[in-house]
Amino acid sequence: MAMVLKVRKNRSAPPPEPCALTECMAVIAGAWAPNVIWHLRAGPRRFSELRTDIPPVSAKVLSQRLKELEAKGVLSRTIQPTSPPSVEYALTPLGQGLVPALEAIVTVGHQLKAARMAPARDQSLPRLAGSV
Amino acid sequence: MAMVLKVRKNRSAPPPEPCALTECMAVIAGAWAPNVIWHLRAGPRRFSELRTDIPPVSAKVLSQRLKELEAKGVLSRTIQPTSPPSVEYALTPLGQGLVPALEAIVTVGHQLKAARMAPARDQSLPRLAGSV
DNA sequence: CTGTATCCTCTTGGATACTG
DNA sequence: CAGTATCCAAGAGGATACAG
Repeated sequence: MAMVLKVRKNRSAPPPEPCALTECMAVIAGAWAPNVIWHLRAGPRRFSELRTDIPPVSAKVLSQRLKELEAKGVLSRTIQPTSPPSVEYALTPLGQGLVPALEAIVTVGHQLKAARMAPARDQSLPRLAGSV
Repeated sequence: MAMVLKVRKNRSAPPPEPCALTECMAVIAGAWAPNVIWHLRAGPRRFSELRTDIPPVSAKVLSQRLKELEAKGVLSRTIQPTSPPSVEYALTPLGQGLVPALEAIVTVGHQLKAARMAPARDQSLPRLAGSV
């Protein structure tokens, strides 16, 4: 009688890289950090531009996020010596590495929206195993 | 010394899909939701298994997240009619769509870790535009 | 085993006013 | 324009005890 043990193929699923997951999630966590990175992906933006890009964000929070993202090495802050002083924020190479991940997230976002449009044919009662 | 003017090509950067971004971020936001999905990617897991997969999560929060993720259509909850009743959680097709995004995030996580190891050669003083 | 209930703390984020 | 300071509200999450 071989195979008694069952394979339970993935029952002991390996936690391959949950650490790296958390590492990145810490950067894109929160309501605004992902939006900031997203709006910087095409090129540098100024503080006030970001504010109009993402209207509902408050100045305080935007300032906080930008400071944190800079500290994490994701974006750079450059002071433009113009008459009314302006400041440009841009993704660093490290920050640009986040763009593909955000694009993947956006892709899933579309799937989620589509799924909400067609929530159809899906029993929503407690299911017993085996009931189809 | 050409290239003084630069094009400022993307000064009016388009906000293509910030909405989809937020849509997906709402699903993978928080400290535990991404980990739950990650540990389900290889196959169904039971409540207690997820607890040991992700030790620091409390029962209350794990329960809350599972309920929310189920409500969002990302995972399914199936009661196994075994002697000590057990419950299996599994990704729905919609939830499986999140896996590539999480993989992209994990990839960036590695880059971030590597970058922290070698934070070297990087001036950290306020920079004026033009100073290299 | 699979949760729920209560209580508590910390962080995120908004509103408003103010500074350089 | 580019923030900072202060105050406040809401939610996430932890600990513990308890329930089906």
